[in-house]
Amino acid sequence: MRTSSNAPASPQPAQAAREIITRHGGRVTRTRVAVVEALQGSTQPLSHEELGAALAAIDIPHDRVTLYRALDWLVEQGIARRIAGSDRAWRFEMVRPHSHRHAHFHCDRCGQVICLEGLQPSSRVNLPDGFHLDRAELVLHGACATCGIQGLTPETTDED
Amino acid sequence: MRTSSNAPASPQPAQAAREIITRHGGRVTRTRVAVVEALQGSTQPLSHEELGAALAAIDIPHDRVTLYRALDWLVEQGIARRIAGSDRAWRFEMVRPHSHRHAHFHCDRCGQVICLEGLQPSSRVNLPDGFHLDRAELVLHGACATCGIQGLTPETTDED
DNA sequence: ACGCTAATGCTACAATGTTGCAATACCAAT
DNA sequence: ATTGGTATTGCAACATTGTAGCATTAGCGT
Repeated sequence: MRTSSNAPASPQPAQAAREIITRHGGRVTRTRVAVVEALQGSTQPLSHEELGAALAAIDIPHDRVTLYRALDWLVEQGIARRIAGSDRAWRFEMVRPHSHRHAHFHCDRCGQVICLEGLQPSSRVNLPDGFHLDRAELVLHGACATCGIQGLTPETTDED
Repeated sequence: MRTSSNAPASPQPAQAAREIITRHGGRVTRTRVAVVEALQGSTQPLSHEELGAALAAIDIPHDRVTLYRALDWLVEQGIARRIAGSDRAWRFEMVRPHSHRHAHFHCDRCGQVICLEGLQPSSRVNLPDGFHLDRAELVLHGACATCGIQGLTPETTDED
């Protein structure tokens, strides 16, 4: 609801999205193209709600289920990545080569998730036996600049 | 549903829980005592479902709402901490002095969350202007020993 | 242009979490 | 120990997020 990258009427950039979809053996549909474009146009993970708004903005009649399934497919194909927000809503981001490992900032006020490129979790960890590690993610909790209020989370009393 | 620390019939240990609750100016109720005990008795974050099972096991008639509110209060008081699981269910753990910063392993199969003491996220991060950091959490994604299957998440193709 | 089938778009449903309010039980004062 | 005020509970109803089934639509190869 803050992303202003809703490709207004640009049929050309859509090619990149179409190609990605085709390369993965999927059918190029309005929904998928629009979702990929929205994801590509945003530097931050987007929720279903935000994606839905993006689709509505470019006049694509869709319902929640279709969006869910388009996203599911993208995740399945390794095109997008799903991350859990501070609220219990999924957010999605493109899997970009240079962003394999980066941190996410979760605003505990508005629930927004923000990518922090350049931050890498320390990857040297030893898991218990039988555990398989897929990826590590550094999650920072706090308040984003917009919410900016402090002292609302009494459960964290250490400031180190 | 896997925690076997359901204080069967031990009225004594309950004292510790009662004291914690009293110290925070709350009324000592069956539900709160049982929840605190369950949380204290577990080394891993527990979901509402698991907590509910624990309460049922010691014959405390409760409903979901009561449990939710007891948990809310504990989090408000800084007694417990709420963390978002890989599924969209909250998990809770006691806020222990020596566990302020530790990693969480999320099994993407069963959704279970496991604490990994001894692991600390690198805390030196520089956030954008206006951002306020409450706490950092290192989240590891993968499969736990029980699920143990690999290759189910095509979105992660790097194994470094 | 045609046909096969993936993908959509309904509707209905499941799981998780929240709100309002009357009844209950905790705790303190008598 | 009884009583009373009020924090908590417990119920019912609702909100949000995500899923399942299935008939219809639309991609894409022929």
